[in-house]
Amino acid sequence: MSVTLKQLAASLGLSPTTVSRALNGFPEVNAATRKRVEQAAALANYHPNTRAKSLATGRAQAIGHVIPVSTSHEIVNPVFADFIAGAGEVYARNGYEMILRVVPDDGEARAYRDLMARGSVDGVILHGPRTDDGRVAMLAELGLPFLVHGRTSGVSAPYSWLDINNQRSFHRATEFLCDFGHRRIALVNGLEEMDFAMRRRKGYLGALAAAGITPDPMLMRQAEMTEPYGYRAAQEMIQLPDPPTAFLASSMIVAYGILRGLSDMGLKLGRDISVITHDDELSYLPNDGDVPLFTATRSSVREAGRRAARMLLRLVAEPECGPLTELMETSLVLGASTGPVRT
Amino acid sequence: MSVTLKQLAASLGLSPTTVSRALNGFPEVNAATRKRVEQAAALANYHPNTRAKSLATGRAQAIGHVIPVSTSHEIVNPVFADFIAGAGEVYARNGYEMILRVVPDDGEARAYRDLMARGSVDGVILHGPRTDDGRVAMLAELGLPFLVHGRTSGVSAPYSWLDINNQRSFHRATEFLCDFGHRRIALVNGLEEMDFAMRRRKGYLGALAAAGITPDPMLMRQAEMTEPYGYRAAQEMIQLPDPPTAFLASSMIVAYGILRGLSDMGLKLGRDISVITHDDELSYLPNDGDVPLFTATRSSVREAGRRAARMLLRLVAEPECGPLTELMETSLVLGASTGPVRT
DNA sequence: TCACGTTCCCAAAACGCTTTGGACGGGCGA
DNA sequence: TCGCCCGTCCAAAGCGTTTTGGGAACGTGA
Repeated sequence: MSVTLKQLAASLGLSPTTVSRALNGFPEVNAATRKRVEQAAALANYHPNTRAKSLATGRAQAIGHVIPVSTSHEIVNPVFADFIAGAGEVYARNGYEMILRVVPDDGEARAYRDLMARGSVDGVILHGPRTDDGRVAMLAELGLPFLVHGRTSGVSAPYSWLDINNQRSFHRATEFLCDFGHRRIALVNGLEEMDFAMRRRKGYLGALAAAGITPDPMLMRQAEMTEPYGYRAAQEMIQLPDPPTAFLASSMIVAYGILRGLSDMGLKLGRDISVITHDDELSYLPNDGDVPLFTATRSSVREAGRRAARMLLRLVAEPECGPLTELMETSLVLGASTGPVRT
Repeated sequence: MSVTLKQLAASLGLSPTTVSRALNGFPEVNAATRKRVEQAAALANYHPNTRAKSLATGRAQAIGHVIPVSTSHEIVNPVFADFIAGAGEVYARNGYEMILRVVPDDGEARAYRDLMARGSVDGVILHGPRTDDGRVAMLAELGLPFLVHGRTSGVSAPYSWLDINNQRSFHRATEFLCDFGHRRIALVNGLEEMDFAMRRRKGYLGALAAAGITPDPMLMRQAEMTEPYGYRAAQEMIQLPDPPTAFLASSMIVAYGILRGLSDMGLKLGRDISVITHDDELSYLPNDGDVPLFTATRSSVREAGRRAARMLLRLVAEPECGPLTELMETSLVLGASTGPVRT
């Protein structure tokens, strides 16, 4: 095992009290003594035992993330890894541990209760909120500080969240396509139980309405966001009697599927047909360069992770700072995948 | 706060000792008493405080994962999320917590030492081993149980690992292409500092040698596995004086890039040109259906996560069960992306 | 009746830290 | 010189568990 506070104190001829205070920056310890303690600690590679420390202080110094993995659709959200990377960075810098719990999605409530009762975490981040998500009320009732990545409509009580402006994004993207003369615009969305997908559809519908276009149910799809889903959506829609001239995709993965579907039909993006996607800036799917492949509404999910973590740490430190909210705007980047409608 | 053992004991008119023993299944407690205690515990939603428990037992009941995030190439391995999902499942089922630590890649050694010194974990899983990875020796010296996901050549001392048979996989894939008459086969590999990439190249070279083909450096690339990397590799190689007739890709993402590069040149996979990729069975990039899009060497990284977790838990429970190793074979699935060489 | 096991329970120590409530001198002003 | 405060340190009591080392009550066999 490693060296303990008591051992360190003994080796210095000091009491544990003094050593503790010296290392934690309390004023009532002689500067010379402090220096001596700090050097000895560094030399002995002393690190206070996390569990003992948090038992004594009552703070867990850890943040929990619960990831539900449904047994039906076994999708692990690809966005998750980058979000975690961002958040983890901030936790580490602030001396917090990140604990992940993978649970079957019917055991999520139990997972939160358990984390709370065992005192394993000081707060949690809620992932993938649905349109009317009961988890928010449950967490509020539990009294565990939490922050939602996204939002959930239909919950009236205020809560803390960080979200991107999904509605505005897709409104703007749709508008952009309309300005190019497109009137047959397809929406290839994520599952609409998810709050973000619902908001995106609202943005899309709003822009259509503003342009005097009647939405066509044949041009709207929702499903788990995989590559083949995008492929099939593109192939099938393009064969409609009155096919779309533009596509709005909910993620890069789906957009790649759409691209493949369209080029299999001999269509070239930007010339024959337009595609706009949302781009989370996943590191292995960079959409940059002089002219990005896709025109996209862009927002770094990594940065979202960082901000979410900072907000939650603040909530933990000062619980009475009230619900914190942040709405991140996306940018519309011009790529090679859009152009005027082909007549 | 939640209810403590002492409170529970008091409310039952028992001593903490007895309650503890009752709940932990010790024999020296009356069956009736045990029943009473269990009911009271369930009613009060009692869960033992993790930190107190592990302080008393000396076991952290947690496994650590350290993910290095380099500041230069900020790639979060997409494979990571699915591996974690698999491992997390097993941890949860066994009452272990998963703790993640995101560190700048020059701080990785420090992170392990820190986790060890603070006693935060009972073991760690080492991700993304390089060809000659010093971390293995460091962990061995630390005395913290660990398991490597992958292997590292050039480390002589035995250690525990779980890997897929990369060399055999790529040997077989190359062979498969040779059997179709291909002699100009390109390898679009991951960074060869990574051990898996090095092994794949060995498999590829071995098969070429067996077929009497001299490897061409112009047909071998290595880089971070992004979609644009695959795209560029395909486009540039296809314009060589003596272009490849087949591609071997190190991941689905890269394969999609290659596909896009080739179809931009008007080439059709399986007919004009062949592509084989390694498929980790990431949930959002399913390569299935009646005829999968890509011919692939396939192995579920999610399952790898589950197995790795089980192995590590075993190592933690019985440290003297010696280094554990497991080599998973991949399967070669036939897709639509390969065919005889076009003459 | 007595010695001796069982059965069932408990008091107290321990895990490694923080924090409370002093203790002990030395310097200062009066 | 005395009294007081301040700077510096420490002993001991927690935090919520587990675990060690009994101990009382109740048979049981001789």
